[in-house]
Amino acid sequence: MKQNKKIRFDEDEGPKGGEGVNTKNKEWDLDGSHANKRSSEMGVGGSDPKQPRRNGRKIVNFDSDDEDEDEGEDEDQQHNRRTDYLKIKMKARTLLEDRKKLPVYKVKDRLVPKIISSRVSIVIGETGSGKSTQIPQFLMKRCKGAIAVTEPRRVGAINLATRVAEEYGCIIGREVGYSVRFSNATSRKTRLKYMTDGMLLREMMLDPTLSKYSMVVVDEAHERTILTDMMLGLLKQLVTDKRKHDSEFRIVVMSATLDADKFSHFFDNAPIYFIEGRMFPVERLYLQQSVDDITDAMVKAIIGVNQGERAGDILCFLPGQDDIDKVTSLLKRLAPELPKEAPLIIPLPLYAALPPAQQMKVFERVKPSQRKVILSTNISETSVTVPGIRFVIDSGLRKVKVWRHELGLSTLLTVPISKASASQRTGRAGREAPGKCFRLYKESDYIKLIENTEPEILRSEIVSPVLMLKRLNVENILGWNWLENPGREALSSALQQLYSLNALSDTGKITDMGRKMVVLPVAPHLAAVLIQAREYDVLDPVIDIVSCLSVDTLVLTPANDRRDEINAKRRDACTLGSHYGDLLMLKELFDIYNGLSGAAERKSWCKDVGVSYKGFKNVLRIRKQIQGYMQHIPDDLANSEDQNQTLDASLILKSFLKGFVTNTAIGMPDRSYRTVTTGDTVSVHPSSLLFGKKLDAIMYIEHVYTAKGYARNVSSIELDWLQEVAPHYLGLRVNVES
DNA sequence: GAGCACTGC
Repeated sequence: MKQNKKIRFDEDEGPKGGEGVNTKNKEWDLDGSHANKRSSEMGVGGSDPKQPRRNGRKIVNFDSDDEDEDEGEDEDQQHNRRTDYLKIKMKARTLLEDRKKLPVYKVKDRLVPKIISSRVSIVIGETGSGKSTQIPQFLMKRCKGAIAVTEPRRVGAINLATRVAEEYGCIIGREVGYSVRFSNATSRKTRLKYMTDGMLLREMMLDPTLSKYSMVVVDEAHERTILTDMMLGLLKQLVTDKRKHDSEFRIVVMSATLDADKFSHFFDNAPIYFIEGRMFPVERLYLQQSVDDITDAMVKAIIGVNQGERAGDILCFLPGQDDIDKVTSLLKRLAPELPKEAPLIIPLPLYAALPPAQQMKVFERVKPSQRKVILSTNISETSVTVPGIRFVIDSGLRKVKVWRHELGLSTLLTVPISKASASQRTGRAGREAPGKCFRLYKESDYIKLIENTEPEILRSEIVSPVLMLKRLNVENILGWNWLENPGREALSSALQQLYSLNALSDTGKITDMGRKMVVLPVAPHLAAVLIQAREYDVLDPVIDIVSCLSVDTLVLTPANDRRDEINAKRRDACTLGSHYGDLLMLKELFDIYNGLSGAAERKSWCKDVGVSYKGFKNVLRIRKQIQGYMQHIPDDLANSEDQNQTLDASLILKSFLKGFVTNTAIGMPDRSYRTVTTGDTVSVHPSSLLFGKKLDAIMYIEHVYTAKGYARNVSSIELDWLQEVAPHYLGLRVNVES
């Protein structure tokens, strides 16, 4: 067995920082009198934070895939192409000077041979080290085949590929390209491909040995998304596998934090390489007393920092939209009344549910007499980087969706963050100059925080991951080489669900049905619905509905004063929906949207019935993709060509019942419902068209627990259908070991 | 009579 050697590449110069480096812990209080002295010096490399990043290194933070863009053809295209080529090459040459300044560039000649020489390497690169852009390029020159670099997010993959193509000196999609859902910029020439980890997993479902690639670089592994965890497990399997074992296949795991030992241990003590980052020191300050009202504490802290600290914007972390809206409106009210010596506070909310135009406001400049205060959820921890931040105020809280296997429902909880997350939030203040992080909790509370955020796979439903493993013929799911084993309960629940969806046989092997399901870009339950719908000859309307269900913010919650009006409008527009429920409503809404001619007309209609215009645009994209995939899935029955033209509500709902038999409940005399599986009480969510109706039985797509157990996306069903659609499902258990 | 953090195919 190899030695677990950790090699550190140090830089001689440059600012240092990060948690525990050059920093001292201090206490502060909410009333403004900081325990520390005020510092007046501008930090190392104190560039104007309002200036855009150097040499066009503009950080595009939001995905703006606009379909309306159209590029016209030019007449003297050839001439243009030649000048473009020269421009690209010149750009690359100027960028090279910047690249040479990156910490990773300086250790290139020592690092690259080491990576090449071992089958698996772990690279720890701190923020600003340049690992994600540089290491893949270095490796490109040293290895023959194609390299896949996986990212957890679409925007990340696209931005990195765009940047690297510039540095390399090619048009995006030639030697350097990317592949994400709905957007592919690769060609036969592509040797370096940035992609989402979901994309690589998809490729693995079609080509389990990844024969196209001679190297896979897993970036941001420390984020521990379900898909990254799955990929690491599969890559380990691949590298132990004979075919790849003898070849030149290489794996690089890149991570930002120091939890590299886990990855190293997982890959049989793979060597770890450490590359220093380019972070400025950030001072951390704690409260002496804990607070009980987090929004009140946040407002006080913001006002205190605004009055006591030098120029620079403030980034505040709060758990959710609710708190953010509260603090924002309070600050808007208070700001004009505050002392005029201090900058004027410009509060800006930032969370995923916010319309993109409002999100973009955090990037707009403000006057020198003003100070941006960004009130954000966890979105600023990883997905959005706002420039100009010098101060962070951290509530120490976040919201997390937790799946309860035993109950088959999810809950949304507000919980304390981990130390790793606290450090990540703190680092947001030290990207451009030294900064400060004010923590709205005591140091003794910090010490009690868990080291790392619990990996997502431990708190999620894992039906889809288990189906992937079955597709790759993993026999013993419980004993598979999980980076984190989700546990017997979660696994057996997943196996049981797959069995009842006919994705697994009673010996636990994947069925033809399962093979069809695994390639569809929807949850296994919805995949089962699609396949059933084709047998019932109602595929088209079901694809429309499934596409609608795949967009999470399609049907909006109306403001209180428009509630009744909007509900009435929806009811009027959806005759079938009013009778059969929300799935048919989605179909009817979709048809109306699709029937409208122009964008303006569609937009105003969306506003009228309280649905998202952008959401419906996404529905159309997903619908097109599903239609394409369904054409490639063999149809055993080979149905007659003529499709049902009328909307057969009962056949549509029976198709859905195929995937959601376990999500059914029987009506009780008191208008409540008892679930068929556990007998627990479940209520129809007030957003449903069927809210308040008395029905024999219901089927729902989602079961959430907030104030109480709610069924969402509810349909009215007949009890006979249960027997007809799934006569065998009740009371069956699958052995986990099988 | 509700309110949802974030991401992916």
